[in-house]
Amino acid sequence: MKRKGNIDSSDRRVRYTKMMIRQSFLSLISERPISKISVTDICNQADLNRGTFYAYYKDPNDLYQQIKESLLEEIETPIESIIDTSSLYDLLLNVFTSIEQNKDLCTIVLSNNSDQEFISQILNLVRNKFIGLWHERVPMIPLKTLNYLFTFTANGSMGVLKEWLTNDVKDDTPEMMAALVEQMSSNAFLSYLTGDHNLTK
Amino acid sequence: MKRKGNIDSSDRRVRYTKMMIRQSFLSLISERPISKISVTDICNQADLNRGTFYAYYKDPNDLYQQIKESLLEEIETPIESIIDTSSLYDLLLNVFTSIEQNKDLCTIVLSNNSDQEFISQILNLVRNKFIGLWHERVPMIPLKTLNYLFTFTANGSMGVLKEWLTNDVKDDTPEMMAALVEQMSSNAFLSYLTGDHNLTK
DNA sequence: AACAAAAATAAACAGTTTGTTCATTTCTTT
DNA sequence: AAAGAAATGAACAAACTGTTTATTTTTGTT
Repeated sequence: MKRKGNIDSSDRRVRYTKMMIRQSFLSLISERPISKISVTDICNQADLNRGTFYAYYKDPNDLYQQIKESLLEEIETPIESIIDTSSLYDLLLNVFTSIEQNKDLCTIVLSNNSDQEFISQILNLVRNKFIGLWHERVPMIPLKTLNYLFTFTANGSMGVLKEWLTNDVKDDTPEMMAALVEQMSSNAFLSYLTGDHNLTK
Repeated sequence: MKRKGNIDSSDRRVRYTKMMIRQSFLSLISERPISKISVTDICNQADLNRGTFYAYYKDPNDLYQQIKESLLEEIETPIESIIDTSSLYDLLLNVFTSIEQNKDLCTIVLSNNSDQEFISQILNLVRNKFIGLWHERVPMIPLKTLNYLFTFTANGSMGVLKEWLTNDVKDDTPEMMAALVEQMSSNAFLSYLTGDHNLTK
């Protein structure tokens, strides 16, 4: 179905259609893997003509990519501003609290079967910012080492976060988790703050 | 196609068929995601009748699960014996070296789109072993904290490993990578070795 | 070497899903 | 109120699915 009109979806119908498609898809993704979700499924649930789907998306995976993209854009600015104005602990506390408040959605997005690529994209949102900050404070550490340090602490933190989300949350408060992760991350840096540890000698 | 015979595949034909199916699947998985691999594809590439596939596997994903399972069984024993007899550095060096030697396969298995569930299974192979060792050395740290420490360092190490694999490997030798990861992991523990850090106060 | 058993094959089957097209209807903006 | 854009319903060939048959080939074992 060829679309001739403008792209900016100023039309109320377009917004409604896209909203219904996304809503239907998100409801389906919570009960089965993406590979088992057909265009037919999405359109049945959304009560839309199948041709309409193809007017906007190539296939369910294309839809999924676009949903992730808009999610990334949505969280980029707030996260960056937190980094600029707060401590690592405050950032972590903010993240753990937000996730606890949106546990249902986050469990799906960060679940065991979620794609690592998306998580990498989230981490890369803040990678350069962190490395820049660290480089100012400890310019003697090579950038390559800082990069691996970021990867290590970021992936470690994300792992703890997912485990916390999977297990029963109520025992460990966001405050305790933020403190723990902050401690482990800071420690990972520790020896680099004094000695001369070059990755490539 | 119903199979009436024995399960142990002492038959030469069964071994050949399964080998061809796995080989064909692994070749296809290196060029597209599993969701785009049909039973027809696998059987064309393996030059087998489609009905034969259904005699052994439910669908391509079932095949994938079985491949992962046998891979896990294969690496479990050697990894455990290394932990028992060597230092963390030696274990890491062993892993980085093995991965460098099987770069093609490992890039696929550990790629960005690989499922995190499989990686978690690998890490859980050694989780209890590590926590046991640590608990002997520093019994004052609560088991729950040790568990989060393992999750943090294991996921951090895995992240570094994947990044190393993705980037151009030749600059950083397995020795340098093992030393770096060993250092960061040890540091994460550091403060816990003296102070009284309880996750749940 | 011969035999019975098991495995693989080819061919066919109905049932889905996929993309795409078209004429028609409904809705939105101005 | 009219023009234009979007959504619909219906139809289409193509591909994949899972399963079943009858038939052929290969195997392990006497």
